[in-house]
Amino acid sequence: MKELTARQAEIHDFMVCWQRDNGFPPSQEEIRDHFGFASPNAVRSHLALIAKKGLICLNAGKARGIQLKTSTLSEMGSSDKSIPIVGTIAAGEPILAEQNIENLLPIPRALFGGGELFALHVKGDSMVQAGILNGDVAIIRKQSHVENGEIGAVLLGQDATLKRVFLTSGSLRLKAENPTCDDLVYNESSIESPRVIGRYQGIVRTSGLGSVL
Amino acid sequence: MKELTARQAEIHDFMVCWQRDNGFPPSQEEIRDHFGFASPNAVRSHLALIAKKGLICLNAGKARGIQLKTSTLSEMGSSDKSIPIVGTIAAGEPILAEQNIENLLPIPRALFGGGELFALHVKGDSMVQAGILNGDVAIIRKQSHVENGEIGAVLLGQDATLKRVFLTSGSLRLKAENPTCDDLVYNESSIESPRVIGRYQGIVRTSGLGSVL
DNA sequence: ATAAACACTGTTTTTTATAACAGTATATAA
DNA sequence: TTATATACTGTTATAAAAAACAGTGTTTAT
Repeated sequence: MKELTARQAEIHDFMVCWQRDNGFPPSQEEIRDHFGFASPNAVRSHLALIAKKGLICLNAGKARGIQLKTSTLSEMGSSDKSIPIVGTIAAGEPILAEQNIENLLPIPRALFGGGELFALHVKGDSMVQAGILNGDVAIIRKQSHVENGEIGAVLLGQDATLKRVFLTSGSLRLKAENPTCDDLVYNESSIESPRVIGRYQGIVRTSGLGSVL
Repeated sequence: MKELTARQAEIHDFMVCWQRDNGFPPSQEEIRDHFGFASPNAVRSHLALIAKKGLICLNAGKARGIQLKTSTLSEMGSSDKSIPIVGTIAAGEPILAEQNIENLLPIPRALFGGGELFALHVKGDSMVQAGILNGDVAIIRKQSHVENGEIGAVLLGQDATLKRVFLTSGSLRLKAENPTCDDLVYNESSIESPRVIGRYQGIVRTSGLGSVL
């Protein structure tokens, strides 16, 4: 079977995420909105190609009739029971490389929606307005995009931080949930642009207990 | 949570099967076809009722916008290691009586300091300033006193709520962590005085995931 | 006896989503 | 250089699905 092109993979990823978050697949128009296509046919032709490569099944004439092949979905879910807590992320290494893992959080992944999950220690008060405090452990699902306005884990240098992410016409805006923090804005052209590494799924707070986490 | 009626259960079963077989939920018309309803409204009203009972989530205006909530918790099994989530507390019954237990949170007690733990659904915004949001699951250690200024679970009537507790010279002051909420003050003599039932240990937040917790 | 919840019928309107057409521009390989 | 595949724009038509009314019986609890 032929492999997906980069663009096709992006679209496929989006559909997988959407399905997991919503319980049903995106409509062609929702895909179009997300990628900003001017024409509905852009989506149609992409879907046809992805379908030909066997990763989805299209049900003609049905609204939202995109069936994601289950193999793809289960691939995304990791079999390990515990959620790894990731510390500083060594440059060039994948996020979940062993040397980045600080600890393991022994709670069921299903609680946080399943998928490829990891956790981060929250440092600082930049997200207090979202109820995320210094010392909390944030649960993140690994993915390279988030919906506009969602909270994402963003890699800035070696550290991952949580910010509300807005991607608009070539510029990336990272908004802290704290009135005293200014937004960070990056242009697509800039060399040192941050990378979205996951989507905020929730937190576990054991603060004040001197816990082992 | 109220139980489904026989008819509602039939319809819910159909949706679960359809979702499993097709990867996306049925449309209202497909449900109608299957059951042979003469009116589309038959489906609509059933869905509304099933949604009210929490087994599905309806996305208004979206084709096929039925989100089935899989009972993640029951799939995960219930061991005695799990932390029980307590709902309304029947008068006179001990807090952890079986009829008070809504669900089980399958995470290790050691994470929250061990001891006799239970959990509460947080309702309302009275503790936002402490980073405790509506919908969070608060972990409580059962005990009948807390240190001055600590956050405690307090039984007011049938419901347990979180408040910062101050006990000074015969009067009990319950302070919400929200500037718009007034403190509650009780004298020891008052008949309807609230009872401290535990100490706040932390939270688990899975909000926005449509989880069953 | 009377409400309240349940399980529907019947009709019309509006919104959402897919389909079908005809094109353009670019890279890559034969 | 000539296909061939990819990655789209742009327009219009049509089907699918949801929503918004106003109703009718029936059971169940008070």
